[in-house]
Amino acid sequence: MSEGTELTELADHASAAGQRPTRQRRAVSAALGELDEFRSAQEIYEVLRGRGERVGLSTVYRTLQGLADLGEVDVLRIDDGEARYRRCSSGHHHHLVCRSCGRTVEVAGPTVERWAERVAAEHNFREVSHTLEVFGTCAACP
Amino acid sequence: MSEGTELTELADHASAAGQRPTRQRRAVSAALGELDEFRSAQEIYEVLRGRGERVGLSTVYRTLQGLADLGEVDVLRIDDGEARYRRCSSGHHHHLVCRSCGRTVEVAGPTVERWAERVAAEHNFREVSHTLEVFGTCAACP
DNA sequence: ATCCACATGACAATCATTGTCACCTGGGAT
DNA sequence: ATCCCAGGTGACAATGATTGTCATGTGGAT
Ligand SMILES: [Mn+2]
Ligand SMILES: [Mn+2]
Ligand SMILES: [Zn+2]
Ligand SMILES: [Zn+2]
Repeated sequence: MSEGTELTELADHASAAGQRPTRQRRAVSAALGELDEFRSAQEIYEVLRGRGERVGLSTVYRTLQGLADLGEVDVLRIDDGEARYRRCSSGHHHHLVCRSCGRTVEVAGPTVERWAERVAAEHNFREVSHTLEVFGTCAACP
Repeated sequence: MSEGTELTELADHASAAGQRPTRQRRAVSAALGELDEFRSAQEIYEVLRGRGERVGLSTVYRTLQGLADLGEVDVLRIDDGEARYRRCSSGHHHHLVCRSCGRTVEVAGPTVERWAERVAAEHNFREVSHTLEVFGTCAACP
């Protein structure tokens, strides 16, 4: 949940907005489409390798970061500093993540949005943004 | 903003709870007491060096992690994955951090606490925890 | 003073992420 | 279809925070 989402160039094709639809980018994007949990660049790289796709690790990193800049994927850093990516819906939202299996639910919180704005205003902070993630053990996990 | 806070051994001395009050730990703790912003282990190490204190980098890392486990300091990971530490008040709270100068204000949000619990319950998640940080530009910054 | 579990620090090792750079390729222009 | 080149790629090196090692030091209880 950061800001970003620059609109430097108009997107003609619905899917790949802003980047050339190369074989590698399609592959990364496809992998993201099949995964429902937050995955690290390395993990996505492995998934592609195992699938026989021929993609370099550098490209996976660059593609994910590009998609993140475009707002196509969300980035999340858990306890360790490793960045994890996930294709999400476009609007502003937060996540309810299962600590055990990674299952992720997108949640909206108008209440929280207002709270953040208010508390920031009370202390005279401008250009406010925030990060909010909820963790827990999902019903399917022991 | 995580869980933790194990109580393996009783603390006799109010200040250093759980760890031997060595010269090095005192130094790290003192540095934290003077800083008001979140600082990385490396930065605290530099502060101590510049002050002439003789402390190893490994020790700074271990001490900070120990203090974090004891709940004496809060850990925050900004955009890059670098861990930053700050001595905070004991109760559960969140932070309003100036993106520019690092000035930090502790804020409480009963509203948010309830919201997090409710949204987690609605999706049948147990053992809920959450992270929430608000960023902005403080009044003193351009 | 003795003792030893815990603590320290110089140094090496990990490992995610970023930088390089020679080579490749998508796609608009001709 | 052919050219052309800005943008893309990937094998590999480099970076840098964090962690692991292990021989040596020390707090504090007896
Ligand atoms: Mn929000
Ligand atoms: Mn809270
Ligand atoms: Zn689960
Ligand atoms: Zn400021």
